[in-house]
Amino acid sequence: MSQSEYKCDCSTIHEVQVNEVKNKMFEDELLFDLADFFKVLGDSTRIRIICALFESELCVCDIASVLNMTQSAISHQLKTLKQARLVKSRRDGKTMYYALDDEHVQKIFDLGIIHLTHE
Amino acid sequence: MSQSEYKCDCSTIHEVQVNEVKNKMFEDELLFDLADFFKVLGDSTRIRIICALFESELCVCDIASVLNMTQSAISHQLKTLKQARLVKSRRDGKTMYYALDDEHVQKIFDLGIIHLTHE
DNA sequence: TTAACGTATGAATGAGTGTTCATATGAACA
DNA sequence: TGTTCATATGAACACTCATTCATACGTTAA
Repeated sequence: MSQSEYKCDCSTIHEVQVNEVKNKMFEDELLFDLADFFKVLGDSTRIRIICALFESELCVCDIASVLNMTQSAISHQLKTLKQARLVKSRRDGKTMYYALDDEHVQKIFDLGIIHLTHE
Repeated sequence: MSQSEYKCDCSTIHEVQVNEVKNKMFEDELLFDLADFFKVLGDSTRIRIICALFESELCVCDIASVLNMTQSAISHQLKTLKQARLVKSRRDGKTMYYALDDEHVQKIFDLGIIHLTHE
């Protein structure tokens, strides 16, 4: 496959801008990671878990009760959230307590709300 | 289905917190919309389009050239981005120019980067 | 050690979605 | 009007992923 295989067949009108953008673009790897990060936030169950944890730390059963979902489903999503470093956990006997692990999460959350409610 | 069908079978240890969280939770509809919004950001093609548009407005073929993808794929994703009010478009003859439509996008983008590069 | 409890996990399934391909639309020019 | 160019769109396919179900793990108490 040549580098230009997908190049648009139209006469590229703005070669200057295109080259400038290409040079100033972030590294692909970073952008893929960024997409993966937003992908974690792009699920209503995980968003609701994050929202629930704004109030206080909760155990798995608490979260399941708040969201009216099974313990297993919550546990799976908590694993995803933890891998993205969005939540942290601590054990107390048989119980695992989950809490938010990042001060930026609330900011991102708020900016999302602002975008949605703006206009 | 009863309201408590999915209620965890464990003795809900923290009923006080659970009830408080339930009361203070955002509306489900808002949280679903928020998840949908982040879902739009949770794709590497769309993230790269947004990143490309940080520099300047671009036509569809320009973006396809920058990302080395087909015009059709880009056009589909631009539609998604437009529906989420993340980009806007203007027509000039046969050419459609796309640009960012929200000052918050860059902030959200930056917060995501901060989260990724933090530690 | 055994039983009970809270949680984690692997496999399977069904729903959602990004890209491709073919084609349609809309504007400019001969 | 007919052609060309830039873009949009619908259907289909492949792939990802959230939930479910069954079961395993880790801790506590008897």
